[in-house]
Amino acid sequence: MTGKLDLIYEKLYKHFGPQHWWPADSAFEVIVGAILTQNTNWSNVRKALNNLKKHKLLKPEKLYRISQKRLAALIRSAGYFNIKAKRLKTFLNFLFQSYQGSLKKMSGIDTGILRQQLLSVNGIGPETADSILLYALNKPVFVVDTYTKRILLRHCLIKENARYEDIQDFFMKNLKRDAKLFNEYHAILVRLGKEICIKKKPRCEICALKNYK
DNA sequence: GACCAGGCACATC
DNA sequence: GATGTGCATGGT
Repeated sequence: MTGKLDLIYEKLYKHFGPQHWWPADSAFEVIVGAILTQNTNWSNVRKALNNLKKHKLLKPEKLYRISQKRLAALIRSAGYFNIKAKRLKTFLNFLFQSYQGSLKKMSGIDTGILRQQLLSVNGIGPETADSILLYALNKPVFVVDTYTKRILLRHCLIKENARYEDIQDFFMKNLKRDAKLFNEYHAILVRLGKEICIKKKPRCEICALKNYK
């Protein structure tokens, strides 16, 4: 069965090709990046990640040991650095208390249960939790972000008042439950959003889509 | 100098 | 449940 979402994907994939997401060297880097990129331009996040790498601190046990104050200074370029340092620390406490600091152990439990656990961590909302599940742990969970909502809205595929879970359900009920597909699909929507949506509310994706041969 | 970027928690109604 | 606000840097 080929639905509307499959056709949109085929068209976008044909135009943009693979996006190679998430740009990171490890699952832990994906998680740190997911928290740092909250409402923040990726180039600022990359600077912060590189800074952590330069100090050889981009490992769970290392970040768990350093002070929140030092962490905040190291991730300054990512913006909201105080609150993000606190959020990273809160996640690390969760990781060490529940899974002895092991992402492998964390990945071993049921995806639905883990999602609930992640959502209970202060500072991890639905998008961050799902980014961790999909891009760090390779679980078949669709990630929804502002680009996703904006693009679907412009194509009248969702309602204005659609909530996170509504949009996520729309993808997950109409696509094959496949982490590789979910990975590429969300990444390609972000690519489309970045490339086409220069301003906040241009009605441009529709025109752009029609031009993708 | 204004606007924007791969959210989230919290207060208030 | 909906709406408003604080959090902050760096590129355009």
